[in-house]
Amino acid sequence: MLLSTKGDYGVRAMIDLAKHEGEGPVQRAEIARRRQIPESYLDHLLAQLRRGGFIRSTRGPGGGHELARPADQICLLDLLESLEGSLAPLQCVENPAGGPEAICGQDWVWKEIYDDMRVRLAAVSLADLVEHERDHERELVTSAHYVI
Amino acid sequence: MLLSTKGDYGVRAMIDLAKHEGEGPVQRAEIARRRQIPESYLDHLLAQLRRGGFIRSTRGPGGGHELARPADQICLLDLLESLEGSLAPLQCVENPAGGPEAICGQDWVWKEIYDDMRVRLAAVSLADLVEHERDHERELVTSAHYVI
DNA sequence: ACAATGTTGACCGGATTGGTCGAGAATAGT
DNA sequence: ACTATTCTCGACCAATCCGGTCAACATTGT
Ligand code: FES
Ligand code: FES
Repeated sequence: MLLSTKGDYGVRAMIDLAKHEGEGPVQRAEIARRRQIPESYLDHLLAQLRRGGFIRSTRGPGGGHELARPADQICLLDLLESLEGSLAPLQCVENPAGGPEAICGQDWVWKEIYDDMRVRLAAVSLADLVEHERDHERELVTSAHYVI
Repeated sequence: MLLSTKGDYGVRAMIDLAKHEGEGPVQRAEIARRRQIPESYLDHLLAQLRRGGFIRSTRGPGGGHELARPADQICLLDLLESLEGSLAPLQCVENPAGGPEAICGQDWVWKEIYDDMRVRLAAVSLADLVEHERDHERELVTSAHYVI
């Protein structure tokens, strides 16, 4: 399992914020309910996202959280690396692993996979994810409509 | 970190065995020394590889471990999945995650990445890894030879 | 018989995961 | 000034996983 719930929950929360972009701050409780995340755990994720510069938060009545940048300027790669730390499948893919390289010769395979993965993740923005989700919802609705 | 040391060590050990294919059984102690794996830990990995049908082991003096199939018929995917369990980057990429899908819409991205990864891993055999290692060694030797 | 070697399972300390809880700080409304 | 609302921060916790050790035992060659 490359991603922990941190990454998964974090992205869920961001998608939720992106979906309500421009409607003012969204509250922790709302996000937690809609995306099925324990509210007190969500705290930590929001804190991390805030430190990462992805969201802005405002306190007091009517407060909440909102995207710090437009959804199409936030890519999945930045988001996940901020939440999870490095996504490298192995240690040595990032640290060139000083010692003699003859010990374990599989690094090149993983380097290729890793590079490809990062390119793909960098190409997906939060806006794309929202789009996909909306498509999926529409699909569900229409298929339900025409059944029978 | 998608792979733990189990996968890394396990592949190291297999490469070592592949490199000495046809020379009779290779001992635990030798593998451990050459590939820098704690000997008593290596035990567990060899047991797992044996259960997975990748190696045969013989006891007694002159005993040791050897490949159960030719090195070009063992692919990295089988090996790693046997050692590490599923390599899925997220839970829901394998279990279709019964519930309402609107909760977290990033699965399609990871599904793509995962499929691609598995194809790549399936295309690499143990023999390829040995080849790569030999190339690398030759390269080191010649570059050292022509320096200064 | 004995030495070499593999086989198995119990055990262990430390790190990480996935949270909970509570005290406090900022802000809007009255 | 007071209160209700909401975020903020850090302490704490239980469970699991990771990497590894160790001791007891089984098998085989000489
Ligand atoms: S040490 Fe880098 S792949 Fe094994
Ligand atoms: S639950 Fe599947 S990607 Fe989040």
